[in-house]
Amino acid sequence: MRPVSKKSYYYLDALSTGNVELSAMEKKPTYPRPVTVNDVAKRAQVSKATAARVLGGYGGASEDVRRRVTAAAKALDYKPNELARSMTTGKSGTIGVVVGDIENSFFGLAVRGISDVAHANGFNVILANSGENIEAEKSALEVLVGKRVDGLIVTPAHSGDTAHLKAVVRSGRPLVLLDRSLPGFHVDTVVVDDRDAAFNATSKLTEAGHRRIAYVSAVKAAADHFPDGSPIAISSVLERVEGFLDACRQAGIADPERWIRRGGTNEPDRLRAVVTALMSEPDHPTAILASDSVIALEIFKTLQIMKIPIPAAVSLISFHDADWTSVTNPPVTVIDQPIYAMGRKVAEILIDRVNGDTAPAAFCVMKTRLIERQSVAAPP
Amino acid sequence: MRPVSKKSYYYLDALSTGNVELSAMEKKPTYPRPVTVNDVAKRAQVSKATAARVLGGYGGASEDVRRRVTAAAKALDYKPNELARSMTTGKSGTIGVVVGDIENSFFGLAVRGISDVAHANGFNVILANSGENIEAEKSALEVLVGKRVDGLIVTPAHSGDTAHLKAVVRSGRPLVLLDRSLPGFHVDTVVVDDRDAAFNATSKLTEAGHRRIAYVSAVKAAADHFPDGSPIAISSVLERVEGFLDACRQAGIADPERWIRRGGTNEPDRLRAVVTALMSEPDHPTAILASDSVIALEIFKTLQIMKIPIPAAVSLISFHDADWTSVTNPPVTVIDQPIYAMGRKVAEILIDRVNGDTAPAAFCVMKTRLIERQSVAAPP
DNA sequence: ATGAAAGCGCTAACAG
DNA sequence: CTGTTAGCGCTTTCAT
Repeated sequence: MRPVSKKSYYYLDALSTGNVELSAMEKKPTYPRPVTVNDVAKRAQVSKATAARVLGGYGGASEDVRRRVTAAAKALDYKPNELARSMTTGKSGTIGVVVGDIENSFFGLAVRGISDVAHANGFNVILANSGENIEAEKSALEVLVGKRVDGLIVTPAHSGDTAHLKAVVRSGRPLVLLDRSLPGFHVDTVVVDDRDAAFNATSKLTEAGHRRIAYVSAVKAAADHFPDGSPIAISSVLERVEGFLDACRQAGIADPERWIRRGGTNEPDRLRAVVTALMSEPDHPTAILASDSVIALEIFKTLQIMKIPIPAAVSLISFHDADWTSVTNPPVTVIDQPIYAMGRKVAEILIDRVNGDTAPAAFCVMKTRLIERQSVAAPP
Repeated sequence: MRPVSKKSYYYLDALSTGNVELSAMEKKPTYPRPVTVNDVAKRAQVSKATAARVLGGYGGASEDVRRRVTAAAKALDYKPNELARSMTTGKSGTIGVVVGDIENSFFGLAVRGISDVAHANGFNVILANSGENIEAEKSALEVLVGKRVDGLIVTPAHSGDTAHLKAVVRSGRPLVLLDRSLPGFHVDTVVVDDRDAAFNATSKLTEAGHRRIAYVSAVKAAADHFPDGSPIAISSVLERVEGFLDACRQAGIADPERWIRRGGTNEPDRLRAVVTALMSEPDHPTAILASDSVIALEIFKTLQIMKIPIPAAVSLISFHDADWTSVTNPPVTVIDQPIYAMGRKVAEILIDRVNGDTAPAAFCVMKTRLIERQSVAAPP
C-alpha cells in the first residue's frame, strides 16, 4: 500500500496556492467554544473554584470530588488556557531567548542546552533571532516582555546600547547574558575565556613561524582597535581581538592591527569580497584566525576558489568545533567551546533566579580547548 | 581602554555558580508594579477605555487626547500586557512551529523562512523541537495550544499517530504540515517531490553502473518495505524509499530492499555502527544515498575512518545542499531542496488561514534539483 | 473541604 | 468622540 501516493488534489506550482479569493457564499465553519473550568465544574456538580483547584493542582479536594472533576475534564477534553493562568499568577512558565543568528550551529547547540534544562524544569522556550541587529534585539525583547516571560537569556548584539537590557532587569525580570558580557553591567553572565582562546590559537600560529596573521570576525558593527576606528561593540569580539593582538605583539609582530578584518552576519558575499581582497594583497597573510565556523567555512570556500592551498600557502584556525571541520581537506584546527554546557549553565542560572535566587550576579567563564588538526603549517 | 577586562568577581568553575543558598536575612528587592492602561488613563485624565483605544490602536480619538495619552504612556514607560490583550481578543499574534530536529540545518533554514514572513506580517514564532519523538510532539502541541497560538506549523514525526493533530484542526486552529504529508489527512501541506528526487538520484547511480546501492535514512521509527517489517511512519521517508526502489527495479536490480538502513535522530554512534556494519559486509554496496545532510556527514566521516575512498570505492549522494557539502574532498553530489522557500510558503498559507481563508486544503509540492559534484563515479 | 466573589489587564459592546 | 459596564478564564482571598 502506498497511502500518500493518491493525492486528491494538487497545486503543483507554489505560486498558485493560497490567497484564493472566497466567494461571499463560502460557508465559514463554526467551531465549538473551548471548554473551560466552568464547564467542567458544572458537569462535575461542583463550584468553579473547586474544579479549578483540582484542575490546577493546588488546594485540596476530597477523593470523591477529585475523581468527578477529573472524569468530567476528560470527558469534555478540557485543556487549560495557559494565557488566563499566566494572567492571574503572573508566571508564564516560559523563558525567552534572543540569539544573534539561529542558523549558526553555535547558537543551535546552545539553544538545545537551554531547551533541555528548561523542559526538565517545566519551562518552555520562546526563541527570537536578532540577526545581530540591535533594533531587532530591542523589539524582540519588547515582545517577550509583553508576553510576560519569566526570564530572559540574551546574546547582546552591542555593548554600547544596553538601555533596553537594563530596563528588563530594573523591571525585576531575571536576565542572563550568554557568550558575551556587557562592561559595567553586573548581571549573570556565561562566557568562555575568549581572550585566552584567541591568545593560544594565535601563539600556535606565531610558534609555527607566521608573522603575517589575519583575524577575521563576523560582526558587522565592530572595531576598537579596528582599522576604521569604530568601537568594538561585542565583548567576546573585543576579548578575542585583544588576545590576538597580545600574542602577535609578544611574538614581536609590528602593527598587527592592520590584519584585522570583518565580514557580516549572513552576508557571505561581503565576507567573500573581504577575504578575496585580503588575499590579493601582495603582502597577504600566511595565516588566518576565524571568529566562528560560518566565517571559517566561507574563508575555506574562498581560498579553494582562489586555489590557495591550506596549509601550504595559508594556515587556518577557527573558533567552534563545527561538525564539518573534521571532514574537509585538510581538516581544520579549531578552538573547541563547551557550547552545550554553556547553554545548560545559562538556563540553570536563569531558572534559579526565576525561583527566587537573589545571590549576587555570577560571572561564569568556561574553558576552551584547541583541537589540532591539519590546517596549520609553517609559512611558505 | 578595555572595559571588559576588569571583572570584579569570577566564578571560574561552572559548578560553583548558582544554587547559592540564601540566608533568611537576604533582602529580596521589591519591584514596581508594571504600569497598566489604567495608570496611563489617570495620568492623561481620560477614561480607561479611551486610553486603551489609543494605546491599542483601535477606535478613534481626538488629536488632543491622543497626544496626552501618548505622552503619559511614554512618561510612565507603559508596556502593553500581551497576555491580557490575547485573552480578550482570542488572538495571540503568535504561530507555533514544531520541527523534528532544530539542529539540522534543513529545519534551521525552514525556520528562517517561516520567521521572515511571520515577522513581516506582525506575527511571532514559538519554536518547539520534537526530536522526532511523537510523545514530545504531542506535549509540544499541547503547550502551544494552551498558549493559544493563532496557528501551527508541524513536521509530523509519525503518520500513524495523528489524533492530536486532528484534534487541533477540529478545534478550529489552522494547521499546516511541513516537509511531510499525512495520508488521509486533508490539511494544507508543503512538501517536495521526494519520490522523484530519490528516483532521479538513484537513477544517476544506476546509470553510473552501480548495482548494489544502499539507502540510509535518519528516522529511527521507520520501515514498511524496511527489512524489519515495521511500517514506514513518515511520508517523505516512504516516498523516498519508493522512489529509490523504483529506480533500482527499473535498473533490474533484484531485492533492493536489503540495502535499506536507518540511523536515528541525534544518534551519531548508532548511525556509525550501522554504516560500519553495512560496509563491512563482503558484498557491501558501491553507492549510498543519504536521506539528509547530517546522515551524509556521518557517513562521510565513517567512510573516512574506514579508509574507504569516495567515489573510488563508494559513491555518495545526499539530500539537502548543506553548506559544507561543497568543501569536502570530494565535494558531494546533493539533492537541492527549496527549503527557505518552503518555510516562507508554509507560513504564508498559515497566515492566510489565520486571516480567515477557507479555501480547500492546498497540497503544495516543490521541485528539487540534483547538484552534481564529485562524489559519484562508476563502481570499482 | 468547598463555595462565593473579587480581580488580573485588556478589549468590546453600548450608551451618551 | 468618549465614558460606563461587562466580561475573557483562571486563581485567590475569605467565608462557611
